[in-house]
Amino acid sequence: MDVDDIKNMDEFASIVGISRPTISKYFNDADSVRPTTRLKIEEALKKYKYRPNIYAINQNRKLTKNIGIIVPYLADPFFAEIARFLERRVLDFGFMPSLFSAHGDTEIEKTILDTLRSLRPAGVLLAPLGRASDKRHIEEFCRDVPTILFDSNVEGIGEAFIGSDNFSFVSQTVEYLSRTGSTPTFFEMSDPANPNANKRRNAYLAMMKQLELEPHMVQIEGSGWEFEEIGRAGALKILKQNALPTDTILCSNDRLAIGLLSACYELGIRVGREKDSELRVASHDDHPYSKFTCPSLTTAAHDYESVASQSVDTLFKLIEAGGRFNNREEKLFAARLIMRDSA
Amino acid sequence: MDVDDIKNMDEFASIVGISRPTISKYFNDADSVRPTTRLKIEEALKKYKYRPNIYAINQNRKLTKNIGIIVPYLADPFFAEIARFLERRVLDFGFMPSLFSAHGDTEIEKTILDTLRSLRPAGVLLAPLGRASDKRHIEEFCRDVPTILFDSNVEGIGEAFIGSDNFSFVSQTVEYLSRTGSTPTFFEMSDPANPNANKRRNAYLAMMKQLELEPHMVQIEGSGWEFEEIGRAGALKILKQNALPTDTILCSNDRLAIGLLSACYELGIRVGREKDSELRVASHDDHPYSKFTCPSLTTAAHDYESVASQSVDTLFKLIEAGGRFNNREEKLFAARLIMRDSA
DNA sequence: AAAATATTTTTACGCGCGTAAATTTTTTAT
DNA sequence: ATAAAAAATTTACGCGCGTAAAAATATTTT
Repeated sequence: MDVDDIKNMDEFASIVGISRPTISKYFNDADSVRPTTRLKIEEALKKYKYRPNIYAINQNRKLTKNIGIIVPYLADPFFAEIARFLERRVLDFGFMPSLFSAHGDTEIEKTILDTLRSLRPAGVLLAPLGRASDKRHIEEFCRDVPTILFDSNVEGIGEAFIGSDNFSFVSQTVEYLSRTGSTPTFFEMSDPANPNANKRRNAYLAMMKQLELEPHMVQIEGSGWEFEEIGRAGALKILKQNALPTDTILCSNDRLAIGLLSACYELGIRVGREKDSELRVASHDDHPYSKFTCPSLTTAAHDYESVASQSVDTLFKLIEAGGRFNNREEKLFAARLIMRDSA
Repeated sequence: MDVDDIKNMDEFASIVGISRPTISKYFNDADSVRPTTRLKIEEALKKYKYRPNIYAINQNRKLTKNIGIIVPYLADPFFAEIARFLERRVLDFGFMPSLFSAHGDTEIEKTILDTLRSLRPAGVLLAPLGRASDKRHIEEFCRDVPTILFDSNVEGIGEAFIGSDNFSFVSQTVEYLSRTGSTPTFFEMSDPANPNANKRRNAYLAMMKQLELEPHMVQIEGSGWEFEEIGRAGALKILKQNALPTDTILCSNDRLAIGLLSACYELGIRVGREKDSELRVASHDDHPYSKFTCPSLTTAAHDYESVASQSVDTLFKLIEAGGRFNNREEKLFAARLIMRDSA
């Protein structure tokens, strides 16, 4: 008899010599059957390699074992990294992660939500596009599917939000920069799509006030998700017209900083904390590439591991609670200052 | 009556006033029903938002409308970028892409294949890990599922391979570098996991022979997928001991080059094609970040769009052909030299 | 208008598994 | 050993849809 020719659970059951309902029980929870039965099943499993049909399983379950993960832009290594942690943790819980990227596009984000809804996932981890998101659409989705927001918050939407404490990020960089040199000028996009950007701006202003320093902002043009290019173009413009108020720049995020540093290099501006440097640059995120910029980038690091773990753990708590929390939780993780050569 | 309360196709059919088999036909191919019927269905669809249950659909189809996409390492923006193109094109065909990353891990790659098999996809686009792949496992998978390999080839496995022509990449960079300056030294990992790396090494040697130049190789230690870090560490070591045979470096890939350039910067080595430069650096891939290195990286670019389109088109040709080609096709795309400041 | 063709309807079965209820068997406690 | 509890089995139904065959209806052609 062919070892891989088992069509369904009935056949497998009769081969093992155990009833189908018991086999079914085993696949739903291996510990719910007697150890001896479990052993028999697992022995047969090694021999015959039978797996239940996913589609038939999910048709008869109100809740599947799928967990949706949606990020706004997967080509950003920051999100690729977060997604990696999330996937692993979801698998640890015995669930099946499905990863989607909105590719920075509102319509794609909506399509993903619709697709995901029809997948009837047990829960969803959503990092929304931010301002570009269709809030009503997301809200409606959240009514049907237990959803945790992460990375970027949309007030009141989703049962919880797990992210980074932007004030912690900015306060540390501002404090460090102002203590060790001239006042930092905040460098950002004039019209950022991401809510974290706004929070960082506010944090900068608040922190400067607290330190009794005069805030300076440089706001550059640009839209979309090609932050490096935007940062580079904006920096070239500003630097060429010598419009920098101070000789210390604090970028809203690392991707802008990567672009800015490439502009500095091109213009021959020496960046760093050496005596002969003309400019200091720091930033936020600890982007996977920030270690390899020239010079390497001083930045405030996310706690990737904690954000990911907490997100997944909270989601499963939510699922166990039946999909609703009494209060919308918000958990923010502090940043860790990473001192490198740029400031 | 509640607008979103349609449980199944039967209910929807009776609401529209059309029989269920016709509705079913419509969802399988909207053009297979009379235009007037189609209109009626689509009007009702707008009003009631009914969608067929995916699991029930797929249970009764030998072939689903899923297309699996597997990349070896999604945190590498090169793969994120390719995946983006692939996803879009799969959607254009009316199929549902499912993206997976092996995260550089053999076991994960195997697990993904097993998972994918049980998803009964219409086809799979696979960029294997390379040497770390379990070839037997992949081969077995390919027997059951129509699979196209892309980016990195495994001889004889999969019904076709779509990738880049490594000789085209290396010949262009070598020709350019040797014509405009000193002989290029090839910089690579001593024991690369990716088959493209080996092909590039051979292409370098072949090309040097053709040009009647003496080849020079620098092979650095390291394993895994953190190429930037490996490139950086290797470069620091080589540069510190002044072990470079020539003052022109050709990196096997951009990620190594990113690491190497950061090492050069740290050591104060001026890279570029200016008169006062000490070193020229070029590479291959046109990695999304190669535009932002310091200096910007001269490299040979993949035709992302073509590789992606061709991969997906070939897959659907394969699916239509019933999952088997008579001859294993191999299609390679030429590179485009991107001249930037590093060489 | 009649015939030929295309489309839809009716009827009916099957897919593979979840799951509930009642019964039987096995294990654990007394 | 007997009673009580736990686990497994038997039986049976349902999930939502694909799909085949035959009959009915609509559309196009002559």
